[in-house]
Amino acid sequence: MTTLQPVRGTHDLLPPEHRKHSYIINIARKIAACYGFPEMATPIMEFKDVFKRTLGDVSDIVTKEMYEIVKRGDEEIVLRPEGTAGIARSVISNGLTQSMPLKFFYAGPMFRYERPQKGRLRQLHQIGIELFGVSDPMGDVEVIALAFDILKALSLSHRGILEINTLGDEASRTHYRDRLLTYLRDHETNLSPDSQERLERNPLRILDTKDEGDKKILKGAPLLTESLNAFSQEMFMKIQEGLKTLHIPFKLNPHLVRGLDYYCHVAFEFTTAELGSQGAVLAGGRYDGLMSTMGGPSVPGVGWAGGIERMALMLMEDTLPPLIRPLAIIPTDEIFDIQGLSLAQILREEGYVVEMTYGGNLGKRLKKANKINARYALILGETEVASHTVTLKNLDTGEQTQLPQHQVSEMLKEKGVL
RNA sequence: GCGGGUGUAGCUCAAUUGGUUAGAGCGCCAGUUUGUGGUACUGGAGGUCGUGGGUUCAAUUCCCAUCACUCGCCCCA
Repeated sequence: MTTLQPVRGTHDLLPPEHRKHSYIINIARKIAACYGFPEMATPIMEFKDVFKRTLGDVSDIVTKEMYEIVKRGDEEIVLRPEGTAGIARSVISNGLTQSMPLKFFYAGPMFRYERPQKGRLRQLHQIGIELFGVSDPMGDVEVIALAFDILKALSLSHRGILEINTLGDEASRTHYRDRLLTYLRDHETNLSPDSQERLERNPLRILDTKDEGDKKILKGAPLLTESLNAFSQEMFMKIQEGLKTLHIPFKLNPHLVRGLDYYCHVAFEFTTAELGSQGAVLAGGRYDGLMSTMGGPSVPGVGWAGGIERMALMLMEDTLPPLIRPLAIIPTDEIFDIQGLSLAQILREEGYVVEMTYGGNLGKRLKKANKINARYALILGETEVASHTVTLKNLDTGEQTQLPQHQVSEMLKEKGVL
């Protein structure tokens, strides 16, 4: 059945919205470049295995949210639900692990079959960065600093809070998982149904439950920090010290857990209260086990992804660069349209934003010029064309002067238009 | 996937216990103004009342289904 609606959970990016998306991406790209993270892009389609083996067999993303593309032979191809696994795959495919470290910035669409809400779409757009080959905690600090710089540049950093936690290395996490499980099993019947299910699938997830009853039970639960071995603890301490030195405000949240399986050590999340239940704007962590899980060499990694739609929802209009007010070319009659286009061509070559007006008399066209918020109108009528002049009208003040066409650019420069 | 709310013009919203031609503001188009826009005044266009079915003499209104959006949960950026 055909319908004129867009597919559920997808959105048209009309110019006003697209402008926000581009702005966010451009700012992020620029700041990433300052940190030495060049942009790359991987295909939107990947083999299902790329995500299945890395994200964890129990995560919702893998078990029920992937868009599978019609099978061709034995190939199982999916629309990517996130960016990191594809980039890790690319690093291995291209043999890039020869020279470390590797740094990447990316931006693009991701696809998840979720129930749509504001700030939660089936086609969502993310920016992200990945750093491979640095196990030093200063790598984590730099990656977080990069994220914070972007949020700051978008005037968002004070509108939420950066929370961090550590999951520890694998030994620490396994140890903690067992202790937590033992504790929670004693309280199993009092847990919420959701959490009872998580007990089997992903017990650590119970830590950031929203259920009040669960929260009470968790007050008596063992803390992850107590299970950390010395190495994991030291790593986390260094990250905190690094963030303090760089004046990046953060809050420790021992209940912060990442959903995807490949994370270890530091986990961080920038959350806001402004977006309702979709509060996570940017999140990431360290994923030292990812590359080897995929069958590549054992290479440590750390990175994050940020939701462009969520940032766009928070973005204030006045942080966007102002729209450039165009010059409007106004022939007083259609017979002078071609002269108008010639003048437009010359001015555009010099970098002016010039819009041609079509149809109607002078009054009509001025009205149109007004509607596109033109700053100046360049009027070309019989007298102007005959004398190779143009009437330059300031649409804010109404002032106008007639001058030779070859002097227009100079005059506009004097007035600070370019 | 679970539970709630909403759907009327391009946008924001009205419409009495179910009743005859579904309204307003903004926006859009045109005119007052055939070489001067913004303001003002006047006029005009624009609606399968989300969609499909049911009840009824009669449905935008009541019932069911469905789609979309939305809030919370789940999940996650």
